[in-house]
Amino acid sequence: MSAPTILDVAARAGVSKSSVSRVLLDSPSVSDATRQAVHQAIADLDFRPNLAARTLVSRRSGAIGVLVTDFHNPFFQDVLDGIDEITGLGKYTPIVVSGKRMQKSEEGALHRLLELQVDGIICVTATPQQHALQAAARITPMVILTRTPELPYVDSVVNDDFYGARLVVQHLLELGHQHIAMIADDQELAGTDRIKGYQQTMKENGFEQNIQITPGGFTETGGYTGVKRLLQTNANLTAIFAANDLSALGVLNAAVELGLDVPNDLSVVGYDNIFASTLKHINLTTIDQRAKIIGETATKVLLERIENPRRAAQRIVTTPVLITRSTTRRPR
Amino acid sequence: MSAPTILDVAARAGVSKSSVSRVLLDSPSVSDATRQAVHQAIADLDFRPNLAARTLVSRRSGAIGVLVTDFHNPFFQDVLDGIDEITGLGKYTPIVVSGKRMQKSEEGALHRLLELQVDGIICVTATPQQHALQAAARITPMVILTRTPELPYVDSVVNDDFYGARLVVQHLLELGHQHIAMIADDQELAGTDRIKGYQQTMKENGFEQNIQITPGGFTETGGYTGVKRLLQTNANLTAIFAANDLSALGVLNAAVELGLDVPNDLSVVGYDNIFASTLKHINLTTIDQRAKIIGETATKVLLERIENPRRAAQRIVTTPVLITRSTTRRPR
DNA sequence: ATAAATTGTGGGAACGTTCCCTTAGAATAT
DNA sequence: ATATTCTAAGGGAACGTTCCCACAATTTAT
Repeated sequence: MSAPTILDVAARAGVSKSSVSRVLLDSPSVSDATRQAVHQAIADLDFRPNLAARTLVSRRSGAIGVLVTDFHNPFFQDVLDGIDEITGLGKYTPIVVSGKRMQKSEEGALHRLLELQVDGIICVTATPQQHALQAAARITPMVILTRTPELPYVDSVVNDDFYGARLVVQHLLELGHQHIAMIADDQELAGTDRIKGYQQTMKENGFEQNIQITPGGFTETGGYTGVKRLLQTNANLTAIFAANDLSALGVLNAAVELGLDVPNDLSVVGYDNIFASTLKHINLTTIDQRAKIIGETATKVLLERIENPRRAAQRIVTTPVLITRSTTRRPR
Repeated sequence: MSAPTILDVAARAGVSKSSVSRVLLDSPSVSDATRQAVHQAIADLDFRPNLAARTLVSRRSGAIGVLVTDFHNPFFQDVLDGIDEITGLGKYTPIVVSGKRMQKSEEGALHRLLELQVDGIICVTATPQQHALQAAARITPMVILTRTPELPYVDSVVNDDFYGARLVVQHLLELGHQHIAMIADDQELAGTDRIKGYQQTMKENGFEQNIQITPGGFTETGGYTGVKRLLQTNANLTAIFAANDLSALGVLNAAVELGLDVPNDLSVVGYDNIFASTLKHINLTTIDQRAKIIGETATKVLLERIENPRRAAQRIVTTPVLITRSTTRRPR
């Protein structure tokens, strides 16, 4: 009645449980005859090894844990495609748990992954406390995405936001724009790499005095109010760099209301390349962080760390790309 | 050096391992004194029970597995919100694995969940073979979303697509539309509940001869070509019911190209209420399946089946709602 | 006062694997 | 022909829990 065990397989194949175990683990020191007999018995009995028992003694589960803040985040979804890409070839399976957007349950989820004895953790999230991460990293290899915690033996993979912003500004400058304003996060009007990239590139091209940053949040409403505020004070403005796509969509809304034609009266660029931006009647010029590549890179780094847990922490920077669509054009 | 075990805790608390185990399992037959001593020792040693050992002997992991086809599907994301909502209160943790849109890896993922000894499975997916599902259901309680496999002891939760389509048609009829066409999936021009609901409601209101269904797929392009085809053959058309939001977005594109004003020249309704439909300058009238409620329901049903595995299979139908936005208006 | 039930505790087996150690027999070297 | 190495295989301990059973100490019933 209950599930067959390695002993049942051994009995049926006429060998010892040790031999069955060796076949299961692909050990080289087993004769073809036994190997075949064991495979046959496994098939006959529909045997599947008990992972709990296996994990208990071998101290590895073959699973890598992925901790995400929120399944709705498209960035995470692409990251997971990348993780799948790499793990698909090998012996590890990604299992995903959600932090439900709350720090406490995020730490609970992290705890859960440790309990499951995952062989490594990829953390696609911002909020757990530093010490919770550190405690986890002492137990299991870990790599963190989108930020660099500066913890010993913890690798990180981050997007080059500075370069991404530079791509945006360069694109607009090449089209002939000079009056380029940025809508940034409410919290951060300076200091983030995305903002630094904008400022630096403007400065290098001699438009330091045209630098103009307004808060707008990472929301549709934020972009909407942000651009209205900008246009009130600066009639020369020909291009807007919104801190993310959602905000850029708000800018597009405002433009319609104000009777401005995008891209002829106003060029708009976003950041993230979310699904809505790809729709034909939005068709937003934006930056793609290539989250899939981030996921692939993170997985590779994690697998390396599983092999060699004591090597120095790595920080890998990935390169975003500009996606030129129809919301940017040279100014009139 | 290595992680503390129940024996270390027992030694430190001055009790037997059995008592520690009882405390861990919240057994009533343990004195307050021992309970406190054990809790203290656990805290001192930062002990966390080994799930593999626990699972091995108790045959339950405290995890419920969620199998999804694809993380990009927004329906799944809402379902997972619902699952989180219910499991958050109790002793189970959802862990998610992806089928990567391929039947073979989907069965692999299912297999993986069985290996992990999850206490139950929620299947948000369409493709695994019937026999793979059945085999899994013999081992672990299972509930299937969005379709009804008619397997013994397998519960299902499905949306009432017939009623959803009825809501759409009724809404359009109430606005005064009579010439309402539908863009359906390429594969299915009849037979699905969504189509039946459209046909039935048209018939009941005396517009049987106005029923018109065209293939268009569940894609943006499908909606685009579908509506162009419809308008060529039928100049009276005042309303389009697209089989999903993506397709409806294609309809909106085509309308712009054809110089039609939505909603004054043409009303458009979608199905699914995806994120893009909520954006201000799309603002699509659509049906919300309330996937979160589906997730909640599925979880409740699964927990009940874990309690009582032999009860008859249930089929639960959830009720969608109409979201009225600005792509529908009475015809001129 | 004695018998019976109850309560809290400890010891040991079991769960299903992996891994180490031993050994029989074959192959190779002396 | 004998000694040595190699190969394939088996036996048993270990992993860290839970759970069953036994038992002592206490409480309750007779």
